[in-house]
Parts: sequence; C-alpha cells; structure tokens
Amino acid sequence: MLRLSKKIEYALISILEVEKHANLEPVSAKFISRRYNIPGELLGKVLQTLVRNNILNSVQGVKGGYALSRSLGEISMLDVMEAIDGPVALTACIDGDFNNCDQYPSCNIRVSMEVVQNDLEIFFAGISMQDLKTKSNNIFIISEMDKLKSANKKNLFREKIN
Amino acid sequence: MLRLSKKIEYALISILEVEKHANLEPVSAKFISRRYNIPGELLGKVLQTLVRNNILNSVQGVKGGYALSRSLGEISMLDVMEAIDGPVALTACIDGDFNNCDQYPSCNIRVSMEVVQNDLEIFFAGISMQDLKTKSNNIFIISEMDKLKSANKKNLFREKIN
DNA sequence: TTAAATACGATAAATTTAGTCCTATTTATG
DNA sequence: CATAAATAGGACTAAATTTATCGTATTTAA
Repeated sequence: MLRLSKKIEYALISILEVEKHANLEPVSAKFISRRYNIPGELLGKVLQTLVRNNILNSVQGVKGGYALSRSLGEISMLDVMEAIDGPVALTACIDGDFNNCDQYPSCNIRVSMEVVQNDLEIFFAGISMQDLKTKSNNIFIISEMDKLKSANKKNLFREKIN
Repeated sequence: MLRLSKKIEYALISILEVEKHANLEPVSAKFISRRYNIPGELLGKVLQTLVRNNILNSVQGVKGGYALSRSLGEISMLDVMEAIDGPVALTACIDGDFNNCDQYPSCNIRVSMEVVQNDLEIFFAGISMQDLKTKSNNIFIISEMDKLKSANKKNLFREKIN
C-alpha cells in the first residue's frame, strides 16, 4: 500500500548517484546498474524518461552518459514520481477515467479524495532530492509542531484499538 | 502511482455510509453493495476486516449488519489503510523484507525513505473520517502557511520545466 | 571502422489486486 | 423449529499492473 514503484526507486537512487559525479564525466547507465545492482535495460528506460522530463541531461555515444539538468534542490520527489509513473492519482476518477469507476455516480468520498490528493502532492513537492541526500528530518513540510500534534492524535487512536 | 486500492475505497465509502445510519438499525453489506455498486462478496470481506480491526462492530443473523465502533473523528485514514492493506510501506525494506531487495546492500535512499515514510504516516494519521465527511480543507495537518510555501516551491519547479 | 553508449518500441514474465465460489455459522421471524 | 437473511472466512480464479527482457536503431569517441 502506497509503495513506490521500483522504477521510482531506481530514479531516486540514480539522481543521487549522478549528482555525486557532478564535476566529472557523465555517468553511464551501466555504471549505475552495476553499482546498485539494477537491471540494465530497465534502468536505461528510467534514465531516458528522466531526460525527457528535463531532470537529467544525456550525452550519446562512447563516453556518453547522464548528468543533472538542475540542482538537487530544484528537483522534488513529486517531479520524479510524476516523470516516471505519470500524475499521482489517489483514485481513478482523479486520473480522469471516471467511466472506469462503478462507484462514480453515487460516490461519497470523491470530493474529499481530491482534497487529500492535493495535500499529498504538496507533501511530495515539498521534499527535494537535496533533502533526500542530506537525510534531514526538519526541512520536510510538516512542521515539528504539526508532527507532535498528529503523533499525539495517532497515539490516542492506538490506545483505543489495543 | 500511490493509488488507493479499491478495497480501501470500499472501506472509506462504507464507513461514511455506516455512520449515516448511526441511530438506526445496523447496515448490511448487501445494502451498501447495492447503494454504491460494490461487488457484494468482496465488500463483505472488507467489512469483516474492519470489524477485526475494531473500526466497525457487527451483528450476525437476520437483521444483522455493521455499525461504527468509534466516532468518525476517532478513525484516521491511516487506521483504515493499515486495517485493509497492512502497514503502509513506501519500500520493501521498510516492510521488513530487505532480502527481497537487490539494492539493499548499496542503497543510498533507504534512510531518507524511512523519514519520508514516517512523515507520510503522520500525514494520513492526521486525516480523520470526520474530515472526509465534512470535506474540510483546513483541518488537514498541512497548515495553510506550509501549503502556500510548498505551492510556491512547486510552481518554481514547474516554471523551470516548461 | 569499431565499440560503447543512449533511445525506444514490443513483448514476456512475475506479482499484485480484484473478484468469485463455496461452506459454515448466527439469529430473527413466521 | 424450519427457514431465510445475514456475517465469517478459506480457497481459488481472473484481471490488471508492474517488472524485466529482447531487438533494433542511432550517436560518437577513439
């Protein structure tokens, strides 16, 4: 549930690795594939997709490879997620195909799911690749105060369950 | 990407419907199934799972059905998600099976994914079923200020892409 | 000219999700 | 006390999605 796809993991891993070579030669898919034990052909596609979405630049031919097209701070997790797997959509109807949902006509959660979806996008837009690099807790969009508030709320529920 | 499962949609829909009958007789799976066009047998399983997780109470036999076991304000979206699909886990290793991940030994995103995962749990723990009922924007854990901040950040990225 | 690299469409394999089938048990009601 | 309507739940099938591979074309440094 809410699992990131392997392709997104590969993308995140690769972006951080590419950044490490910022001043050096572009990094090849094969290098990253070996370094992180990622299937080569699949990784190629992932990196190509990142290029199409202006997150990476590529150089073709021998000695070719990939480099960042902007700084880590200017790439959000949402950017990567949307680049690889398309728009984040909590439900099918948000994705536009309400025809494909048998609950659409009577649905009682559609509107609120749109709100949640919107907040979720803001959540992931607020996490930059630089944040992931520095593993920092504090730059994420949820303020410490809110965290505490929510954590308390959560514990309250847990008590009631157990 | 990040799509809620149909079972979770069914759970959320059902909880809100059950609440509408709070003072009346318990609601049957068949009633909800017809009202929202949800496959009956599957819905049954979903509701049974919610009972096992102390979100609903059930009454067996003729005139039986389901009722809330606590108020909407005391049920978070995270509660429902975890009840139906098990622990939220952004990655396989967070879910405990790092053996199943070929990147585990060399992974450069594992630690930060744990942080993101933690924040994400707080995010969904901060949304109650009462929030979903009232479709309110403002009770969600992301404060308006943070929203604005993030929205600006997001737009900045968008500009750079287009 | 060759070899190492990106680019990308098509397809196959694996996994997960969604839905069905079947049987058992509970209980209000005629 | 028999029946019908309801929950409970295991086993299985079908569908959809995700993951990975195959094959071919193009680019370019040496």
